[in-house]
Amino acid sequence: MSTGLRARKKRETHHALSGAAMELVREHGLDHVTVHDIAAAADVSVRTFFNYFSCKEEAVVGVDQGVLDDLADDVCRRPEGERAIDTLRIVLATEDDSEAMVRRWQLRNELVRRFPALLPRHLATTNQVEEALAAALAARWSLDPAVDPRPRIFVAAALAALRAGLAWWEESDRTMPLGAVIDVALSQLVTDLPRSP
Amino acid sequence: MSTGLRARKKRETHHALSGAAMELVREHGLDHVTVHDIAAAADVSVRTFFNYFSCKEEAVVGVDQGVLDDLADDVCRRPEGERAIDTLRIVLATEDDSEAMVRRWQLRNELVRRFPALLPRHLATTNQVEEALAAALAARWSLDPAVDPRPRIFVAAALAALRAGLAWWEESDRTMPLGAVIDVALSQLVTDLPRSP
DNA sequence: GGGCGAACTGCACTCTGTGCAAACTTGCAT
DNA sequence: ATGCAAGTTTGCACAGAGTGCAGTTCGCCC
Repeated sequence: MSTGLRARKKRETHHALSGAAMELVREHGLDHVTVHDIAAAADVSVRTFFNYFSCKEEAVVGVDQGVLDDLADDVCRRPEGERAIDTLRIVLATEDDSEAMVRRWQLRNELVRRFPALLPRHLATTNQVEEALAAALAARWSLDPAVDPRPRIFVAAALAALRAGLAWWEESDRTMPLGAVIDVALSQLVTDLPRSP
Repeated sequence: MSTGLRARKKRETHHALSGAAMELVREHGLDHVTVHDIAAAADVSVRTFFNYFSCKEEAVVGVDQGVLDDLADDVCRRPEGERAIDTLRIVLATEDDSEAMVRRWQLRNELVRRFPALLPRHLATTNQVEEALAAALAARWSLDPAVDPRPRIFVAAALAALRAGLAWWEESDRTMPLGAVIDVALSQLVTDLPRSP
């Protein structure tokens, strides 16, 4: 995994570009920031920007393939016999533990709320995460994802619960630890709604 | 709802534009079709195209607000005490019953598979449908969607199951009736995966 | 039939996104 | 060290995307 100078520089440029994109959009608004601005802030040419991202939105809300690979590795390293829901809970909770990660994640959510034009690309990112997790779970549980739809369904439901729980947390006083929020959200997975009163 | 000539023409133009977009993209590929081509095929100016859609992709995989309203109305008209999963099953199965609708839906799926650049906008459409259904279910069940995450989770899980089931059906010999596929997919909603063997 | 508001259109302009070829940097073997 | 191969950056040219504006057309309603 990249002890070379070349790979390190590439990661740095990627990080600088997405960081500059998020910061500039936060400060000036999505359509008052051009690709030219972002490239200038990261000190590369516009052409180089498009070597890393296919558009402005992807620089703001995209996800690096390396993160997806890490998630999949974490899932595959969980012990035999663990319940899938516990695997997800632990993997997702430990992924977002660093202070910088949490702040970056919060900023991204704020930007998606403020600028709905980011939503399509943001959902594509979410979808990539779901696919990666579903594939890893299927492999860990020795299921064929081409035939058995349950990993896909399970991950979609779990991440939907997670999204709902985290959205609630953002609007609350934010005193509850994030790990607890994840626990509560995943424990509320239901197969049906209660009858009307 | 719009017996007037003005409203009818608007719907016709919308339909002509999205139809032309789908057909042209199917035939020539996503990036060999320009907005100019689509507008010409629907016999309007390019400027008018952008009065209806914000970009090429939205013309291909977008959803009209009227369809979302119809879905919500259908949900609200279901009888008291029906299980939410049955409500979804019936509403979704009857929505797609017409021959033209099924073909349009299949063509859209084929295009998303062939042209991944359509995926972000397609997921945004799916998300709109989920939001509409979740809001309608919450209203029908007298739940507050701002507080109670269950409708959102339930709909997300159900539509994920549905997507998985329909993807399987598309790759099968397509002899099973679509209604049955929907039944099977929704009945496979699970709260966890089986332990590994 | 006449006015009002909504929709359509052309035009000008900026920004997006890509192909290409030349320059430059890194990795590696000699 | 040196030189070659592979990967990366950059400028340039160009087609297409998307928007604001002003003028025109057309359905709607009195």
